[in-house]
Amino acid sequence: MTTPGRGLHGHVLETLGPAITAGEYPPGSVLRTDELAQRFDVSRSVMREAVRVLESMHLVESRRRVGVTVRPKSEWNVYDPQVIRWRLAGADRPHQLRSLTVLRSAIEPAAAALAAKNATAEQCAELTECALGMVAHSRGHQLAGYLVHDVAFHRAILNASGNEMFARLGDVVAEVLAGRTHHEVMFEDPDPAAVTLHVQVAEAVRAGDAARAEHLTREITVGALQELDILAP
Amino acid sequence: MTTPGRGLHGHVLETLGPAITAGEYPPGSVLRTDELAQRFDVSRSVMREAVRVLESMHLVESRRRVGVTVRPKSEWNVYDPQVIRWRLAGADRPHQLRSLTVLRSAIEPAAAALAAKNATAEQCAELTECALGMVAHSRGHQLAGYLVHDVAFHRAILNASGNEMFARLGDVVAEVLAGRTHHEVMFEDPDPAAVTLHVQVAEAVRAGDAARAEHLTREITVGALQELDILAP
DNA sequence: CGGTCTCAAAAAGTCAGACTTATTCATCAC
DNA sequence: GTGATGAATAAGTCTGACTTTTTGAGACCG
Repeated sequence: MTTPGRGLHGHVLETLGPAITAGEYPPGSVLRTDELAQRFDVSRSVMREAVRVLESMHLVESRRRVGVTVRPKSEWNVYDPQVIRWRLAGADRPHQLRSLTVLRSAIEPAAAALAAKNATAEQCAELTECALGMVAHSRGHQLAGYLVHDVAFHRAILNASGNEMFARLGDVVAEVLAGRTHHEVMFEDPDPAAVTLHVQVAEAVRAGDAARAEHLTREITVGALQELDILAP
Repeated sequence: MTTPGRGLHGHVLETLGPAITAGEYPPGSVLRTDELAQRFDVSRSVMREAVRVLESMHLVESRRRVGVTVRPKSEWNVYDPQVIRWRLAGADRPHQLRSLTVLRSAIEPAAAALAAKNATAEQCAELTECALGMVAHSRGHQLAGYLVHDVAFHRAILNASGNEMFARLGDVVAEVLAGRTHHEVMFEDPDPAAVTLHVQVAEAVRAGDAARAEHLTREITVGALQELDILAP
C-alpha cells in the first residue's frame, strides 16, 4: 500500500514477510539463505539483504552454521508498520485488529487531552474542518468520503498532541479505521452519535478543555471497542 | 545493551544509527554507499546490508542515481527498540525520555485494568513477588535491587494485560526506568508512597478490580510525569 | 525565449564466485 | 562420563564486472 516491493529484495520481503508473520514457518523453523535465494531466483546478496531486514524486525535470527531461524511471535517488532501491514493482510487480521483497537483506546484519549493543551490555531482549524467533513459525509452512503475525514481527524488529534510517539501511531490508526470500514462492520451510514462526538472533541480541543476532550475521545474509542465486542456492556 | 554489534554490518549500524538519530546528518543529507564503505573500511555488500536495515527503520531512503538520503525525524520508526536505544544514548535523551514517559502514562493504566481481568494465577503471584521485592529493597540505598523488581513489576503488568502491543512495550518501560534511576533523579531511597502503590496495584489485580488497578497505576505514572516536571501541579 | 528531446554520466542494484570464520557435532582419547 | 580434536557446514566477507534507473545538461526545435 505505502511501500510497494521496491527492487528485488523488496519483492522477496513482500513474500517472506507475510509468510512468516502468518505463521507459515513456526518459531524455531530453520531456513537457509542459499536455498531461499534459489527459491526466489535471486542472488545471495539480495537474499542476504532481505534476511537482514527481517532480522532487524526481530522476525528471524541469523546464526552461523545453523541458518536463519524464525523467532517466536513474542519477540517480533509488532510496532513496525511493515509488520503491522503484513499481519493485517494475513490470517490473524481479526486478532491484530483487536490488539490495535485496544491500543488506540489507551492512546487517543491521552492524545486528545494533550492536544487540548498544545494544539496551535492551525491544528484546531484543521480538526474542525475534519469534523465538519465527517458531518457532511455522514448521510447517504458516502462512506469513502467519511472515512477520509475520519482518518484525517484522528491523525490530526495525534499530531496536535505534540508527542512524537503518539503522532507516529497515525498510520496504525488509519489502517485500523480503513480496515473496519472496508471489511468488517459498517454497511450503513455511521452512527450519528459518533459523528457528534467528533465535533464535540474538536470544540473541546479548541476551548482548551483537556478533561472534556479526553472524556469525549474515550467515548469514541469505547464505541470502537464495542463494535468488536471487546468491551463487556 | 541487548544487541551488541554482531558482525561487521552490526558494527557499522552501531556507528551510523546513533549518528543519524542524533541529527549529525540533517534531513535531506545525501550519503553514498561507496564512500561510506570506504569510511568504515568494509565491503560494499556489508555496507549495503547496513543501509537496508536503516532503510527498514525509515531513517534513510535509498534511490538510484541520487544516493542514500536521510529522512526527516517525523518519518522514523520511533517504536523500533534499536532506534529508541540509539536516541536514548544520544543528545535528545531528555526529550526522548519525556515522550516515552507520556506514552507509559497512557498505556500502563489501561494495561493494569486489562491485567485485573485477564491475569492468571501465576501472573498474579509474580506480580505480588515483584511488589514485595520492591518493598524489601526500598530502604538503605539498594537502588539496584529495587530497580530490578520495579522493572519486573511493570513488565509483569504489561504481559498480564494479554495484549501483545502492550506487552511489547516492556523493553521500553525498562529502558525508561533504568534511565531514570541511573542518570536523572533518584539519589536517595524511593518514595515510600510509590512503593505502597505498587503493592496495592498487585492486590487490585489479584482481586480482579479493574477500576482500582487502573486508578492506582495512573497515580504511579502521574508520579513519573511529575518527576520530569511534565505535569502542571 | 521556452519547451521538449536525446544522451551520457552517476549511483544504486544485481550477480557470480572465491574465500574466511565461527559453530556445531561426532569421534576419540583419557 | 568428560574433555579435547577435528571435520563439516552455513553464514559472513570481499572483489570485480555488469545492469538499470534516474537525472541533469545540452542540443534541437517551436
